[in-house]
This record gives sequence, structure tokens and C-alpha cells, in this order.
Amino acid sequence: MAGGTKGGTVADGTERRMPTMHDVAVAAGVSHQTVSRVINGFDGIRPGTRDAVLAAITELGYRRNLAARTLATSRTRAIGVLAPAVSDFGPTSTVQAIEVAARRGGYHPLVTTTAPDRASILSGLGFLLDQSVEALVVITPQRRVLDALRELAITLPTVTLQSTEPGDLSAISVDQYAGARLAVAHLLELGHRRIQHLAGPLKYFEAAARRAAFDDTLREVGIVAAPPIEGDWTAASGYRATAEIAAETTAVFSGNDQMALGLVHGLAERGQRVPDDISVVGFDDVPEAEHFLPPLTTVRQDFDGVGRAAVERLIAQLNGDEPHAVAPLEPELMVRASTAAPRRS
Amino acid sequence: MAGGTKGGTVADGTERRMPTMHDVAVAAGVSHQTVSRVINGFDGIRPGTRDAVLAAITELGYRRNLAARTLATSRTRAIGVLAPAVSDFGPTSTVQAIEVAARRGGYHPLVTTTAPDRASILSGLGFLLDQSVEALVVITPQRRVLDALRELAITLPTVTLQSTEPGDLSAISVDQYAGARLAVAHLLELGHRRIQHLAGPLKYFEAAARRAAFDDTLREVGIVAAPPIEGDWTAASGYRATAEIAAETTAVFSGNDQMALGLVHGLAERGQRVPDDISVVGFDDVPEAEHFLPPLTTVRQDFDGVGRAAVERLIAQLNGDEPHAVAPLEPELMVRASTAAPRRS
DNA sequence: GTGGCGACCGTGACCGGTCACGATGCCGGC
DNA sequence: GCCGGCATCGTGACCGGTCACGGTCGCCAC
Repeated sequence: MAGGTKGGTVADGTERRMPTMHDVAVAAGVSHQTVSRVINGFDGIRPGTRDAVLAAITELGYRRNLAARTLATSRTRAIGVLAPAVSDFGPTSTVQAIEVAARRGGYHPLVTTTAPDRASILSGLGFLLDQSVEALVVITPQRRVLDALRELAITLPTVTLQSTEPGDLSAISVDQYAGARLAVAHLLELGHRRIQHLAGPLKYFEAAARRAAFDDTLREVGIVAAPPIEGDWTAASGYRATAEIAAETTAVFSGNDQMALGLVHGLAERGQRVPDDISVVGFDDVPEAEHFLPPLTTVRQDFDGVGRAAVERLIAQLNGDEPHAVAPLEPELMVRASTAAPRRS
Repeated sequence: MAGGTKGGTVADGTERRMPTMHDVAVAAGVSHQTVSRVINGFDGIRPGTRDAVLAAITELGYRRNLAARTLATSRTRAIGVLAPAVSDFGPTSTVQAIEVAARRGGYHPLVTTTAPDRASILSGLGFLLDQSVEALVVITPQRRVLDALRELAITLPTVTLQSTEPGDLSAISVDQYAGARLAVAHLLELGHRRIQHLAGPLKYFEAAARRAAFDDTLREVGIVAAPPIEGDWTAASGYRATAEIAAETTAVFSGNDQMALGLVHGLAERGQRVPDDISVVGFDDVPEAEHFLPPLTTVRQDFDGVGRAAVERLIAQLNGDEPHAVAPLEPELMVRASTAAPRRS
């Protein structure tokens, strides 16, 4: 549409210009500067004057033009959020926690979702930058997001979420490694020895970390882990993975709850009951996990917590504090009914 | 925020000002207007000049100041989206569809989530308005959101989602009534006569519409519906609802998939098997529903479709077209394994 | 009476772009 | 040789706020 004619004014007739600060000033019989003072809550305004201005504002339906304000002050009080374009429980609830934390801190959250390809990431970041956000929280579940971020050499206060890059000061996350350890240790304690890992896509930081923890934990008790089955986080992929579960496997550690659900489904169709014939433990603890059949043993991670921590850190930094590393949050094992001791065979 | 000290400048030292269009002009040895022309892709620029400008831009790392541009043009090419602050599959996937549709149409999606109270809604809307969005899509699952929207008497092109207000031109939604009819008719055909409705909060438009369809459909075959059990959309509330399911009930129509999941869980604990002892049908068709135990019979609604339709309508309106009513999208019954003929007792 | 001091308010420049217009250079045609 | 016309580029006003000043007024002390 930008193409042809330039003055693409919609034939509307009543194209009434928005009232400006000057309009308000005239209506109230004061100068524009006084209007500005009233709006910004400066004191030293006679109550009568203030009331007149306020009256004129509501009268005209005045709204201050943010673009003009931003141009003049070069401040926006906005925090940009780049999130992956998925509707999974984890990212969405983290984003939401970020939003409420930002608002409570007096900042405007500006969230943009992005596909995982380089171009999308770059354009999403570019959009945020164009909006003159003052800080950035980027959910970086994969390396490529992190790479794109670095490529831009952003000078803003920034925190990355879900990236478990060692030594990265700006990273905040739940300790995936510790969480996976919890899950595997639980299985080991129950007596399982033939455990299969159903991993998420290994290009995801979290998936890789959980896989590493899986391998390490088994190795410590002298077991060499079989290579993981790699799913794509969806229940459907968990369902499909069933075919790859060896008959002698007595327990599966799934990379997330959805895949665990699909797996349980597939297992049931194959005549294997959970946890009688095989134990399953998930990861994330989505709200529904408690009501799966059977209720799923899983690892809860505090998605809200990382969101809050991210914003707190950013705001502190915006206030001039030195950025300090935030300790990874500790996940929690939720033992429910999908795990049991292996049947002695 | 405006409170105490005014000049809250962060002691930063290397406070290097962002390069401006004028800086680029000087560096390239042209006027700022020529820079503008290059950036906006006007033709009639000598290739040599263009290259010089482009070089200067990348050299200085210039980014055009959106605030200044907006101020001058009073155009933002932004579409505001107000969504409820939940991480449910429906709203989140709709929002995502909106985002991609907007981007494809050359607009920037600006989404803000809000709690359902009046103040939050108003401030969310205010934020969007402050950003000078050119159009608005508001997800209005409840009347109060609709009321708040009307209170602001917004003059922007606007479309509301999920509100089934009859005769509202700006509303786009999946036909909830038809969807619920599908579900109940399915149960009826299987031979069920004692059917219970597990509804969502009835202050939600969708919940009310589904309930009405439930009542109407039963009445047509001479059954007067029992009052619905009212849940809160969560699996937990479905689980709790189990206690209220009468022993002679042979089928339950749940207002969404999550509650259905919780219900099936509760039923199982009570020794009732689905679908042998009791049938359950859900609503939404979340991606996991297919892998519930048993796989859930449910009503699929095209969340993406409403999002796309909303944006298409808005963009058409922005281009000067007359707003026309969009027909409600047709839901689809997905018959799976949670429903069966009632046992003859 | 007058100088001085707050309290209150107004004036004009400026932020960084865009827009309408004017200026310049070069060409061919008469 | 001069003029019209096109291609290319520059000039200054303007968008709607904020900021750093300056001005006016009333009051009090001397």
C-alpha cells in the first residue's frame, strides 16, 4: 500500500486532529509549559491553575503525545522482551511474570515474539531497538538467538534467559542440570537401572543441559547412558518415540511434560502401564501434569521466578548498580504417581 | 516516577550520543534530506550518492529515530493487541497468529496483556493508545473488557475477539454455540440422555454461549438440562468438579479440555472409567488432547483463523474499505476415544 | 519607598526526523 | 545562444512535547 499515491488519507470527513498541549494551554488560559508542569506533577502550581488545566484536559480528551515526549527526553521507560513464538507454558508464563514485574517497577514491557531463524530474531531485536527500549530481556533457548544478539553488539542493559552459557554474567535461568539430576536420582533410588532419556531438540540449551546431567548422573553409578531419543517438545513426538523404547527399559526421563504425556499414551497402546511396567518422569510441571493419568512425577521450575529476577536485575542496573551474576534458581522434584520401583523380573 | 529529583542521569562516562541523520549527511557529504531519501527508498538518487550514504550509515551504525519519524508523520504502522494475561493455548495462539499476520501485512504488532480488572484493562488500552497504534484488536472474553473498551470511546479501527455480542460488527470469533451443539449432538447420537455440563466461568462469553447451546440442544429432544457445574477453566477445577457429578450421569460436556482432563482424573480415582462408564467431551482441542488417556473427543476451534481474520479486516479498514461483518468461523468435532455409547444398565 | 526574595508562570530553543518547495546542473531543440 | 525541462539535490518550516532560562508579582524588612 505504501506504493502508489502518497496522501493516502482515508475519506473520513471528520478527520479531527488530536488536541495538543498547546490546545489545552489555550483552553485553560495558561502557557503550554504550565500544562506540562501540571501533567508531570511538578509542584509550585496554584491549585486554581491546576484545576483549570485538568478541566481543559478532560474537556478536550487530551492525551500526551508519546513520540514527542520520547524525542525530547530520549527516555521511554520501556523494557523490551524478545520471546520465542510458541504457546508453551514455560515461555509464556515467564513473559507474563516479566510484564507484571516491569509494570510494578514503573516500566512498560514491550514484548515481541520471534521465529527461531536469524532474520526473524534480528528483525525482532531491531524493532525493539527502534522503539528505544532502555533495557532488554531476551529469551535465548538456542545458541542462534544468542549469536544474533551478540551480532548486534547491543550496548543496552541486557539479560538473557534460559541460556546456560557458563560465565555469562547476564544469564538468568533455572538450574537445568540440577533439575535433571533430581529426576534421574529419583529413578535410581527407586531401583531403576535401565533408563532411557527422551530429550528435547539438543540445539536447545535446556535440552543439552538435561541430557548432560542425565549422562553424568548415570555414569556416577557406573552406568553408561544410551544415546537419547530426540523429540521436538511436543506430545506427538513423545508418542512417536514410543517405538524406540526398548522392551527392557524400566524408566524414561522425558525432557518435558508434553513429551511425557505422549509417551505414556504410546506406552498404553503398547500395553505397558505406567508406573507398573515402566516409570516416567517429566520436566517443567505444567499445571496439567498433576492431572495426567497417572499424575506425572516431574521437575518443577520457577518460570515466574526467572522473569521477576530478570526485571529486578535490569531495573537495578538502570539505576546505576553494577551488574552482578544471579545464581541459577533451584528446581524442585514433584513426586507423583508415574514413578515406582521397577518390577522384579 | 516523576517524584523527587529531576535529572536522574546515570553516571556512565561513555555517554556517546546516537548518530543522527544529520551526522550521516555530513559523513556522506550530502544533505540530511538526501539521506532521508535513500533510507526511504526514493528513486532519483545517483547510485554513487546512494552508496556514499549507505556506507556512512553502516559506518556510523545509524538507526533512524522512530520517535522523530512518528512525530513528523503521525503514522506508526503499529497494530495494538490487548490480550488477557493467561498462558492458555487459545489466547496465546491467537495472539501469535495476529502477530505473524500483522507483520506480513507490513504492520508492527504491539501486544499488551492485562488482568481482567477495570483498571488494568484501561491502563493497557491507554498504553496502546499512547503508542499511537493505528488499529486495535482486543480479546474480549468477558463483558467487563468490552465495557472498558466502550468507555474509552475509541475512534480507531477496532476488532474484538471472542465476544459473541449479537450484531456487533467489529466482533470476530469461532461460533461457540455451533461448536457446543456439535458436542452435545454427538453425545445424544451415542444414546446418552443424562448429560452434565461442566461449564467455564459463566461471565465469559464463550462459557455462556456453550452453556446456552447445551441447554437448547437438550431441550430440542425433550430433556431439561441440569444446571451446569461451574469451573474456572483449570484442570484442578475439573478435578474438583468430580464430586458434583451424579452417579447416574453417563456423559459430561466440559467447557474446555483442561477441565475435561481434571475430570477424567477425578473420575478415575472414583473408579469410573472413560469412556466405559462415562463419556467426556472437551472443547478447544489443545495439542495435548490427542494424547490424553483416553484421547479426548473435543471441539476444535481455529484460534489462528480468528487472529488472521482480525488482522485482515483491520488492514482492509486501514486501506479505506468499509468494515463488514465477518462470519463466525465454524468449529469442528474431533471424535476420539473419550466418548462411547452408554452402557445399558 | 525600595531592594530582595520566593512563588508562579511564560518564552524560545531544541530533540530528529519528514514535507513542500526551491535551487542547481546538464541536456537537447529551436 | 538561449530556453524549457528533467534529474538530482538542498533549505527551512514543522510535528508536539521538554528544558533552561527569564519575567512578573506580592510581600516583607529596612
